[in-house]
Amino acid sequence: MPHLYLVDGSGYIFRAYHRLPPLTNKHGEPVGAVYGYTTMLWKLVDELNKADGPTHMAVVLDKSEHTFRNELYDQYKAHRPPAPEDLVPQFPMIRDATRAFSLPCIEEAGWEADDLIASYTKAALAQGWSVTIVSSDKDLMQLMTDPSVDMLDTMNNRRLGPADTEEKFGVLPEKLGEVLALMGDSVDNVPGVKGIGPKTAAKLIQEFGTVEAVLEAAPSMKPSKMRDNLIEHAEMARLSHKLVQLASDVPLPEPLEDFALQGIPDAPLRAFLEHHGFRTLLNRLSAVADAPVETHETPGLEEDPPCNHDGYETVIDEAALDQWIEAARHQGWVAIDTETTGVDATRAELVGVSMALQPNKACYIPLGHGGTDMFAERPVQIDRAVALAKLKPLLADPAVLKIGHNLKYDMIVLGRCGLDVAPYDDTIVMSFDLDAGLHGHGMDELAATHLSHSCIAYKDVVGTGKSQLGFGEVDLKAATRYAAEDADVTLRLWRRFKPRLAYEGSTRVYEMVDRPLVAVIAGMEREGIKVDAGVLAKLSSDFSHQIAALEEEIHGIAGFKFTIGSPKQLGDVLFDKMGIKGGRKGKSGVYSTDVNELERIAADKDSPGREMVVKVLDWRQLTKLKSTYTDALQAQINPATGRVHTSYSLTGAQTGRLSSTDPNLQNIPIRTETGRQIRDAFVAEPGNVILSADYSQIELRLAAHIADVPALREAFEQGEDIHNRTAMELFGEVNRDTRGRAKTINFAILYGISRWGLAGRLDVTPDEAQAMINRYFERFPGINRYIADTLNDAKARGYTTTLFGRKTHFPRLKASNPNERAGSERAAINAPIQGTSADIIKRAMARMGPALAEAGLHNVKMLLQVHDELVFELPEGDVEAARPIIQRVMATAAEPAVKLTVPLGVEIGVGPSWGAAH
DNA sequence: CAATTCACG
DNA sequence: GACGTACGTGAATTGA
Repeated sequence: MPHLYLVDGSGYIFRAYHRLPPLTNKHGEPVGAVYGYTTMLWKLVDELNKADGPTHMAVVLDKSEHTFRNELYDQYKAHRPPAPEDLVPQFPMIRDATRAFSLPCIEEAGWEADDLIASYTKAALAQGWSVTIVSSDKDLMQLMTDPSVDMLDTMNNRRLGPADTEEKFGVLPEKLGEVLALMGDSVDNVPGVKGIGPKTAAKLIQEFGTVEAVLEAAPSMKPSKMRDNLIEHAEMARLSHKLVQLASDVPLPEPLEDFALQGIPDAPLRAFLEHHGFRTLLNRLSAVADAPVETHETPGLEEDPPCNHDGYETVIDEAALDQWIEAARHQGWVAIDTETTGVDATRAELVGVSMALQPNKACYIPLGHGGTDMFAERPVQIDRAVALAKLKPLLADPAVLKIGHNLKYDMIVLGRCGLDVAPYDDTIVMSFDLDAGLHGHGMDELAATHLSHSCIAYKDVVGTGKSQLGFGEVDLKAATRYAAEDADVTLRLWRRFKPRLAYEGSTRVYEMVDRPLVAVIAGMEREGIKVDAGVLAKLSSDFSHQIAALEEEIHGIAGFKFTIGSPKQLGDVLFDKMGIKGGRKGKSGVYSTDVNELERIAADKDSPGREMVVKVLDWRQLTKLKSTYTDALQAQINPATGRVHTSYSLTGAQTGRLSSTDPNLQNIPIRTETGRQIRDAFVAEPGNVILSADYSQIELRLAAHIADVPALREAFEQGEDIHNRTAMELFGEVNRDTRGRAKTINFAILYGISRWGLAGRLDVTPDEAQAMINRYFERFPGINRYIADTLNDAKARGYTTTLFGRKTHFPRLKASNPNERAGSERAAINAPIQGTSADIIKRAMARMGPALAEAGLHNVKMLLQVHDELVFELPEGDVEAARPIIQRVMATAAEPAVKLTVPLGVEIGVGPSWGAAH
């Protein structure tokens, strides 16, 4: 029976455009999307040779913007920005590409490609054909109601069936339209029902069957926000239902029979590929002459073969390991990955190592499978100590580059086994330096984005829940497929990123700031910081008593018990039961009870709630300190080291800052006396002390330099108090009030000011706030110029840069939603300053170890980084020698790459604990 | 899992 | 004229 392939061309054009770099051909025409689209068609050619491959094929495109859906709903697809200007000229080229493959191209005014696909599918089924829809569009999944229809997602090399619909949306294709109608679609601006997303929509449809039935049942549901939304937005749901429905009776522009595949003639395809200089594809077309073709393609874009999981080798004898090691030495680079028993690198045990040398040339070396129980059945593997001894010189070989994805983790695990890793590249950091702000940097996401490959899911290897296995319990075949794939994918990513770094101007920040930091951070995490559990336990117990007493008093005032920790219940008590005025409800209908609100009540001498609110504020502080710090930190102490080992993310903050998790040691309390006591639990070993060094006002100093503000620069040069100086400039006199206001305004400037935001903070009217902003701009010329230039640049290029060339992308700067856009604008104003500060302290960190070592100070350990502060532990006797070195390294960290016009101030404190060092 | 709150720079 | 109103984070809790 004939098999019809219908290609959703329009869907692919956009996806290809967004995932490929902006390539141009030798004629200077943008061709990124065309290239992606062409390779997609190429992949389909492989299908021709399959037993149940296509006998008929056509590409379907959108023709016009206006369809019957716009008649139904004038907002349909209304939020779509116009196509990017370098994509527009590619639309006609995509038709050329289709013709080059001698494929029919179907488009019809007034109909979307989806409708044409639905109609052709119906017609083909009526004749008993089978149909494959080449797309990953969720709307088209509705068509898989017939067993003769399936989908092929060439971007991810996946075949999709009804089961995928069920997995993704909780219902079979028959009911998909109902679910889509309820959840809506922000991309097409299908409204759906407010507050209902895929999960809720699936649940409702599973229960009631149809949108209509759900809407009918709504009034009898138990009261909830969802019920209200269903009733309120019933019409929108009905409308959405019509919008997502595919029209399957469109008159067919060409008869099905005309789609019969005739083979693909060589000549037109060759001409097309030559015109654009798609050399890789041209080479594949014929093994004959490959005349050099000039292109501006990013180098390294050649398509890799798909991952062949069954081709990976499990290395279980020494001779094989020797061969891999020798091959890596000979080649000069190798991608590596470690498998372990857990996610915490400072506790997990090594289970195996994988290596990749070329795409599909990868292996897995099991080292700890079957556990350590000597009586248990263990699969055959190389003796762990022997294998590590063989790997050690390779990992330390200065002539062999080790490539990892989040190599910091592997460095810690391997370091605990006595193995150093150098030199190295890290693809997670490369991705961050190239694409911060555009997407995440996890391997699975990058593989999908850059390699059109979906990685084996870790969960599929080890299972989930109670039956989840440790990686060491996974059988070697499955372990090899998973582990070697990770190394393979890492290698493939590296081959793409390495040339991009240079091509896109990010080599500097990668080499001078981020890459050297990986090993430094690994060392800090492994070191950890000593925490005195006794101090924390004492605080926990003190807090418990105070919390219990406050609880009783608060319930006493209310006259009944309630959950103080529930903002909902607290709001009801304060604003409804006690009748306090001025409660503000947020969009979820709950009164806000945050600290601003409670302090407002506390400040009102006539409010009946003052007494309670003051106690609630105390209660809040104490419960926060207890649960987040004094209790949690005790549990985080590693029993093996007696220390707490945080994990820093190098890619967590868009601006280039680090972030800290498990536990977060960058938000240990300091602002209140009660909270500050927690810092006393961070202590030095006997004979040692804690030294804390922090940059003073680094962001304001950088703003003075970057925006070139003479008055601010002078103030810093003279060592003046910067907030006093600002107060003088703005208000003509310095007192506590004006200094406080000046400080607020200084920070507001760094964050991208709005008159309303400033008005709220200073408790003045927006007009008064605007007057202060105007005066600030007047007194500090340069600031408004900086803001305008930064925004112009960011809008034109899509990203901001720091003094060290770090890019942060802001795709939402072009959002049609004004709030979203304004938020991105403020972030873009802040990013160069916050990011430069991050660059500088990172450089200081990378230089700190060598500088101290040069002075013979080998026992000074850098333990923590808190954005503008570094915390060290060192022998008491080394303090006087270390102090000037730390001071100098931090103060000169920008040099020589960047010469600042303001000095960087560094303040140092020393004491037996972190608390005492401040 | 979302919303709220709050700890830090 | 409405919207929400300072940038960047991570963690705990409640409640659906």
